[in-house]
Amino acid sequence: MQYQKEEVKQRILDVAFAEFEKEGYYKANMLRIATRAKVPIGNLYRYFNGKSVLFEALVGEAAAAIPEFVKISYLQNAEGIEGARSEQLRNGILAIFERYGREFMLLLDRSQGSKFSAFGSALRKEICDLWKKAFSRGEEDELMIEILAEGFIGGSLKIFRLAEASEQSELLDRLMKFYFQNIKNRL
Amino acid sequence: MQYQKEEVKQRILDVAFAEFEKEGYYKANMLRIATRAKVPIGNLYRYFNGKSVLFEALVGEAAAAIPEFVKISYLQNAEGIEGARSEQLRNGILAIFERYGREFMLLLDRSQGSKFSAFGSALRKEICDLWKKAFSRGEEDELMIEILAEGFIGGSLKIFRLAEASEQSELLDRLMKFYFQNIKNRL
Amino acid sequence: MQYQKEEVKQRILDVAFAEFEKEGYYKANMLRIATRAKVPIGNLYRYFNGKSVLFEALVGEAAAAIPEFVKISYLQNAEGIEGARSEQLRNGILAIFERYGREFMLLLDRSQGSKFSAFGSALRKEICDLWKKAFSRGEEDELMIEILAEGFIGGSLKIFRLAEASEQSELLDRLMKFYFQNIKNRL
Amino acid sequence: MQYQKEEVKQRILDVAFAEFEKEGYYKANMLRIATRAKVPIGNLYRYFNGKSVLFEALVGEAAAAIPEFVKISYLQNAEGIEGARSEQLRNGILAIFERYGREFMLLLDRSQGSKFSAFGSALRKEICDLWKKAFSRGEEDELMIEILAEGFIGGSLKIFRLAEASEQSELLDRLMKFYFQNIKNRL
DNA sequence: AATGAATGAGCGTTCATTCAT
DNA sequence: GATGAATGAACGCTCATTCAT
Repeated sequence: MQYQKEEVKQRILDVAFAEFEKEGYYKANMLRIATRAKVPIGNLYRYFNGKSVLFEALVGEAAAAIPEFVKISYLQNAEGIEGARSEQLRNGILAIFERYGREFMLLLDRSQGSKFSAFGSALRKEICDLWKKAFSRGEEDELMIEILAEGFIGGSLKIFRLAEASEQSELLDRLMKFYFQNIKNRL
Repeated sequence: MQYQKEEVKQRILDVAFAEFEKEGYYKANMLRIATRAKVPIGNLYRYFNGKSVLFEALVGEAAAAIPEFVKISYLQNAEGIEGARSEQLRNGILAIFERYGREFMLLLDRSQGSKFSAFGSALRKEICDLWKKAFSRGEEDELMIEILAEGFIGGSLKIFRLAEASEQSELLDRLMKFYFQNIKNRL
Repeated sequence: MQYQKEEVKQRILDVAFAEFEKEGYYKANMLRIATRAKVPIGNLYRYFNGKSVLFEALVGEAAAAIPEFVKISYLQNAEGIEGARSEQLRNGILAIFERYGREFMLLLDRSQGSKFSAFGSALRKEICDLWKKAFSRGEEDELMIEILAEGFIGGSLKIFRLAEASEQSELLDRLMKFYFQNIKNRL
Repeated sequence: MQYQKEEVKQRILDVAFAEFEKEGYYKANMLRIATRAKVPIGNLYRYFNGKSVLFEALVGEAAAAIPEFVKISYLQNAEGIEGARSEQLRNGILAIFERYGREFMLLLDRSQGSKFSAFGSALRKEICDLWKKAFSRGEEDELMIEILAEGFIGGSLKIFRLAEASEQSELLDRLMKFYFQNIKNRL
């Protein structure tokens, strides 16, 4: 039946999410996922064609969307992240958390061994480049910018991990203020 | 016998280090380590009683020492990280990088599946607590402090990953200045 | 009901034929057959109780009939295949090709793993025995007869595989002439 | 120990040969081979890296050598297979049987599903072409030549399957005489 | 009767660890 | 003690067949 199919699929996805979160891609075990989802192993493979497919089903959309969000959030701020425009960045980050928060964590921390294993470093690099465009006054700044960008990224993620959705907006504002206020003179 | 034994042991450790760095704990392969170290696999097990033991031999000391370093570096700065005392923190961090840099990276990035997989989060938590002691004026600050601590940690690690040993000291100073200068008012 | 059932059954048989021809018995896939025949897999099993049953439905009649054809074609030629009677053999072979050509190929080349896997060797043996009855002048001839019979069989099948239906008759005549003309003196 | 290694390897090869002969490539079962060779499955894989590798170990040399033998055996007979030169062909065929007889059968009859599955048809085609070069007087002959070549190949193989090594030479001579004597007029 | 989701035995393969020599 | 062959549990995955709806 159709309704049952959807129910089973969702059960698999839920269980798989937990399994990947707990074990990481490599150690995640298809038979364990199947058992916990109360699905025979063969049936699991009817829903998702393999371990990598299952992981991609959980994470693929986020992996495609997040870099887009990032680009957009920064793009219109090239002139300057300080001031009113910075709320665009904040909203971009919030949107990512809201829509893809859990998937984001999977991509960053649990994707070793999957085809998404480079997602984190690629994203960090991209964000770094955007920071450089916005703040760098010359090569001697670049190292420091990379370092601070890393810190900003880490801080943002921590906000997601730590704070209630209702607090995230304010905390992000404070984080941005902390990093961006008069940043050029504080490099 | 003793001489050669030490030489062999060292060869195993070197090769194992490279293997764990490249593949991570889970994917690292004992037979490959033995082969590359030119040690029969049976012999490898006489030197190190298993995969986890071998990993611990590489990383155990660092895992015990690093939190100590951290504690000491911060402890005497409880009164205030700003000013002259901050060099104690900088030197502590530098000492960790110098002595345990590679092992630190193994612990943070490649320990998934080993019993050290929680090392990173535990350390972060500890550092957080130290920051709180140093900077918190009340519960309403604590969240923000955790977030900034995370950023500071990320930035520090980036310095180790990115910069030459000769530049690390200066970059750490700049990083600390960036984070600590007037921090209480910037939370 | 009866009408549609027959139509469905035929669709299954057609698709299965192609599948077995392409993949061989062992690799043939029941779900693929069902899908291509636009029949739910459960329904496929109501028409044919299993893979072996489906294969038998395609091939069983041919497997029973072909040895009969062979026996009859040769029987009345026991006195001598040369001369006018040989056309009986030719017509027998042609009749097999016409009625069971495709099934014959399935039985000979694609039946590995099925209960018909020995069909080819059994048929060869049978034909051999008929040749012996027809041509053997003593035990010293028998080996050579078996060998030539094998060649004749291979040639006949090649004719079916290679030539248009319209050419088969003439080619078979030439083949028979090649093998049978003065055969006893040429052994 | 070294001697034991060779012994085990040979045991595996022997058992595997029998398994592939009995079941064909697809149905052959690695665990069954291991069990019958009294080798744990993991150890079997230390000797042969996979099913295809095991099959290739049995059959690879033959697959490379046989086409060479065939080419050489026919090459110097291009002027005419009748007469004294035909012994070159006979000796070539005998050499294949002696050295690669069993492997040849595996390649022809049991290789479905392996990368050698096309060996038989490729070889047949090659032999056909050599026959055409030697005997064809025009396009109208070619079909018949293909058919007779098939018969000759089948007969040759039957000699290997049926006859003692000591008889093969004489039977091949008789076979060749049967096929080649005055062949052009008998097409 | 029709549907296709469910079932699970079985396959090829890997690898940490043990043990016979 | 040194060696590397032996061991077998476990994994990802397939597919003929059954069964609930």
